[in-house]
Order: sequence, then structure tokens, then C-alpha cells
Amino acid sequence: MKNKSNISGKVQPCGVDYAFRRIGGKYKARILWHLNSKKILRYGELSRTLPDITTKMLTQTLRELEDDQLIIREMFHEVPPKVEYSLSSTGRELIPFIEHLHNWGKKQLENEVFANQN
Amino acid sequence: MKNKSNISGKVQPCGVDYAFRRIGGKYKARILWHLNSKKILRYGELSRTLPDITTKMLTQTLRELEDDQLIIREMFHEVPPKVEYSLSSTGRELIPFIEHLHNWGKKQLENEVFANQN
DNA sequence: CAGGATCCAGGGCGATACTG
DNA sequence: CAGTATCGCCCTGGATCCTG
Repeated sequence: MKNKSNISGKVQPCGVDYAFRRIGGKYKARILWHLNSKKILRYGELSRTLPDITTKMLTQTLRELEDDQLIIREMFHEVPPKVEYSLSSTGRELIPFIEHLHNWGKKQLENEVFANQN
Repeated sequence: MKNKSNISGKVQPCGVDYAFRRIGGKYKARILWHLNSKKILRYGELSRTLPDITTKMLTQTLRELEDDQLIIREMFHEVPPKVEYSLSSTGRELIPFIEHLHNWGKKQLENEVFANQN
């Protein structure tokens, strides 16, 4: 399939480019990945699962994922507060992709460790 | 290249995180994608295929992909110069992932256009 | 033709403190 | 518990000009 350059000024929208803009954040794929394996996670659980993320980034990333309708946020008005996050159906469509990426990354990591035996 | 945050062994190495740092650049997936459909592309061809990328970014991205051994760079010492880029076997392993992402992005784009007709 | 070299902005991201 | 609010760094990426 050719990428014909558009005369009307805008570049032809590219699915890869679009998708990367959507889930290209530093933590988005990881969050989706964990949400898939655990199905439902509370805010604090996510925070513990991803120890290297600050509350600001976690909240911000979750908001973006929610705005993109990749995850579902369910809030319980209780004391103490409770919020549950889960994958939406659209978000679930990304799992095979993340899974592939995950396997590839794991393999590369192992190769790298093997190569760095110094 | 992004932060090396956890590759040095503090946090448990996550394949998704690793992979994203590897191909998380703005154009990397797109370049791999085009290299797969065309098999071999010269620098100028890539430049025309991706009209929205400057020479600096194209060169820089190609270097990083080459350093990561995802693409192969073959240089011909001729006049005028000629350089051909193609996927490595490791890079080719990423194609199913990019394909999935591409299809997902295309579908989302169509839905978005459809939804914005109100 | 296929880059290299500089300069520079925008914003992604982090650290820290505070809140309903 | 589940977030907000600020402040600021620095890295990604853009614009422009130069070269073998």
C-alpha cells in the first residue's frame, strides 16, 4: 500500500503514527499490560506494580488512557475512597500487540545480558 | 535515547518497557513498517516516503535503529553516494507487532472521522 | 545523494508538597 | 486511599545551514 502524498496540505494519516501518539507514553503500554493480566486494579495496586512511576505520572497517564477510552475508571464514593481500573474493549484489542512487544523485549533483554558477560 | 532508568537492574526488567525504549521514537515504527513493505529503501526514498521528517531526524533515527541492530545499512562508495536500508532479522520480528498496531490505528482513525460528523 | 553541525523550543517527565 | 498542584530539568524533535 502506497503512501500517496496528499496535495491538500496534510500528510496522509498513518495508522502507526496515530497509534504511537495514542499509546506512546512512557508507561501506557505497561499499564495496559498489567491491567490485562490482573483484569481489575485499584490505584494503589497499580502504583505498587509500577514502583518507578510518580503519582503525578500515574494519574496523568490513567487520565489520558481514559480519555482515549482504552481503560475504564470506576469510582466508588466510599470512605476510604476506592477506584478501580480495567481495560475497555478497545484497549483489549491492543493486548496482542503488547504481548508481542513484551515477548520481543524479554528476548532482547536476555540476549543483552548474555552479551554483557563482562 | 530515553532515560536508562531501570535497565541497570534496579526495577525488575520489563520487556514492554525495554521494547518501548528501543522503538519508542516518533518515527521508528513507521520506518520499520515502510522497510518491510518495500524490503529495501534508499535514504532519499525513505525521505520521500516520510515527508514530515527532517533529514536530521531521519538520519538520527536510522542510526539508532542500526545501533539497535533492527535495520541493516549498506553503503556503496560510488559517485553519487548510495545507501540502502533494509530490515534485519531482529527487526523483522517486530513486523507482526507493527502490523497489529497499524490496523488498530487505522480502525481508530476511521471511527474518529465517523464520530466527528456531528 | 546522503548526510553533518548548530541552535533552540516545547513538552514529557520527575521531585516534592499538599488535600478531600 | 486516591489523587492535585507547582516548579523546573532535560531530552526529543524542528529549523536552518553546511559538506564529501
